Amino acid sequence: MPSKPKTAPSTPKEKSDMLGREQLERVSRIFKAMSETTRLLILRELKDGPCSVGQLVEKLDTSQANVSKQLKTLFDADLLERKKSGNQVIYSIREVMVLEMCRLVCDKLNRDTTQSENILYEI
Amino acid sequence: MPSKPKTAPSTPKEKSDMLGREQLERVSRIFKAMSETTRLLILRELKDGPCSVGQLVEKLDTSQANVSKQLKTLFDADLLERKKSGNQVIYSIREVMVLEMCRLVCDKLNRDTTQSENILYEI
DNA sequence: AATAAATATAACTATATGGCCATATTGCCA
DNA sequence: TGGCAATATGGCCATATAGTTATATTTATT
Repeated sequence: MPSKPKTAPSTPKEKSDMLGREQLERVSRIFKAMSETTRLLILRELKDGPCSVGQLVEKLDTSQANVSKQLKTLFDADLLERKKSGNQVIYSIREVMVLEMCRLVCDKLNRDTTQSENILYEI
Repeated sequence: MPSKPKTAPSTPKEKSDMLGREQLERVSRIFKAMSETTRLLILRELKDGPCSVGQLVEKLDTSQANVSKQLKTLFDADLLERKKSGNQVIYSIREVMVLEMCRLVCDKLNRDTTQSENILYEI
């Protein structure tokens, strides 16, 4: 009988392990990608349509290197699409989910905001 | 004439400043709160109903101090409700939004997952 | 090929934070 | 009041990462 290796029972399949570490981290990576202000600003610009890195740099008041880095974070989280166009690289939003998430959060903050504050949350 | 201090024109209201720093950080804080695996595990437990700190510690395989700390992060992001019950403190999910966000992310990951992988993302 | 423009990467600093241990606080009960 | 149980907090360390400067890489143009 081919002994199915009894080695380590590894993860005893507790409830808190129903999603493996790796899967859990994939969820976490998406939230993390959307959790920094610079990246949120990038997403806001991309909401209006595809953008080259240079265009984003113009609008975002931070260095080109930083924009490139943050774009990579978003891209690695699978939230952006990238295509080369001659000299430049054009980024765009791949997942509508991104906008839906922003919508959920902004709606919540708008609910919590008194009218006298006169703030409209919108990414 | 009481000179309204001409100090700094402060923020020149560029497009990338339509949401003030403070508001943008409020959005960011919510995503950040949901971007760590331990806190996601806490949310998953709370999804089934309110829980005391001690109950969470039992289920979560980390220290009581850490659970308390992560609960504070979630609470400060306004995602949890807290009520004292005698000796203990009971936490529960305040914002349905939290579950909707998890749903969006999990749906996306499930779409990206081939059936052969046999994984079901679900927080 | 040489130069210039657009983007990416590397090295670094400063800061933030997850997790641990020890301790403080709070509330209950004898 | 003293003691116990549940929770919160402070100090610490190790790691992660946003942002910067400098440089490498890629592509177009002459």
